[in-house]
Amino acid sequence: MVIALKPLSDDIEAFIKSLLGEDQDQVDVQRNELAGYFRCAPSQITYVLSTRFTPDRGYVIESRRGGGGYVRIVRLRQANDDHLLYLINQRIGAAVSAKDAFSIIQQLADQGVLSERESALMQAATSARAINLPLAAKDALRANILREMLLQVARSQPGCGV
Amino acid sequence: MVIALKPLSDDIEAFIKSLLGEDQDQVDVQRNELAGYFRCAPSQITYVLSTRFTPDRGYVIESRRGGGGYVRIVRLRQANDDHLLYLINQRIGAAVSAKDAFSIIQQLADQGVLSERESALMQAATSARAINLPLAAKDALRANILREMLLQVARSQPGCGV
DNA sequence: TATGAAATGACAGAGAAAGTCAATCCCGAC
DNA sequence: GTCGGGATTGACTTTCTCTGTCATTTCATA
Repeated sequence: MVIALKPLSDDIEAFIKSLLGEDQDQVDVQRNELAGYFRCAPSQITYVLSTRFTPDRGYVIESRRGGGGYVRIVRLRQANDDHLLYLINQRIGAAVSAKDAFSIIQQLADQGVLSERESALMQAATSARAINLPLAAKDALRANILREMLLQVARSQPGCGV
Repeated sequence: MVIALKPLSDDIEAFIKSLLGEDQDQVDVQRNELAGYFRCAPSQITYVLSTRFTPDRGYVIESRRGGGGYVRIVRLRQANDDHLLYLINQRIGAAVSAKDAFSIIQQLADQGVLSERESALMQAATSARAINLPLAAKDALRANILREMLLQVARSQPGCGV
């Protein structure tokens, strides 16, 4: 029985993250070069960037075309109360998908705001399995639940007047 | 003399259990591959997993679709998680009120199974404010959410080789 | 300034998995 | 025999990965 092959996307994601070391919050790569390194189509690099390095996960991408072009991956370090308040008041609106909730929670864990167990708990609570309504109201309910949990996180952060 | 044929499901169940050895509390399989091995429809694997590897038998399933997809079977340690499994399978039934959820979570915090922050998060997620449905379905949904979170706790208990 | 090469972007579509669900089959109890 | 429930199947759906193509932007250089 063969173990499932890990998708290339995961390797590429890990590689890029390894380029972003501790101190390094920004890295430039060339899409074609990276594609050559992994022997894949350049558009696969685009795919990885657009699925794994999104703002919800705490990254911003900027790029330049033409000769000397590049793709710059910037990791945002905004693990402060303002960011929590932004999530609570702006980002989570009337509705949030399970996938978006996952990304948002993941980012907070990456930035040390949540422990592993805490983020796993929150992901369990907002998963499609937990919120198994047939309704369209699912995403609205998830927004509520996620917001209440984030409010709790904000309350337990030192020095936050929420 | 006709020997009664043992259903395939039992073989598949036994096979998966054999993959989970002594030390191994977790195994990944590919549904299609397993189905090919047993020459059955892939959905039969799903059937076996959903009837034999349920929380009330001490298992949790997670999976991923698409290329490189898999199904992961996690066995919970009965001995360690006795009380948790009781809560998951007996105490939380089809429905739980906010007040009951509150005291269940409180009790786990008192026992040291949950940290302060973890229990506060869980209470936020199961509060009446978070689950603001007008329906009678509220308590059923809360039961789901609480159960998923407790399953997550069970998975991350020490000694659950995950 | 015009042009072509050197990049990246957007997007559609194919492929590779797992999930859902209703219909049917089959066996044992009665 | 027939009835009920677990077992099995297959058709369809959803999700994720990967590739290819065409469009767009930038730079160098004649």
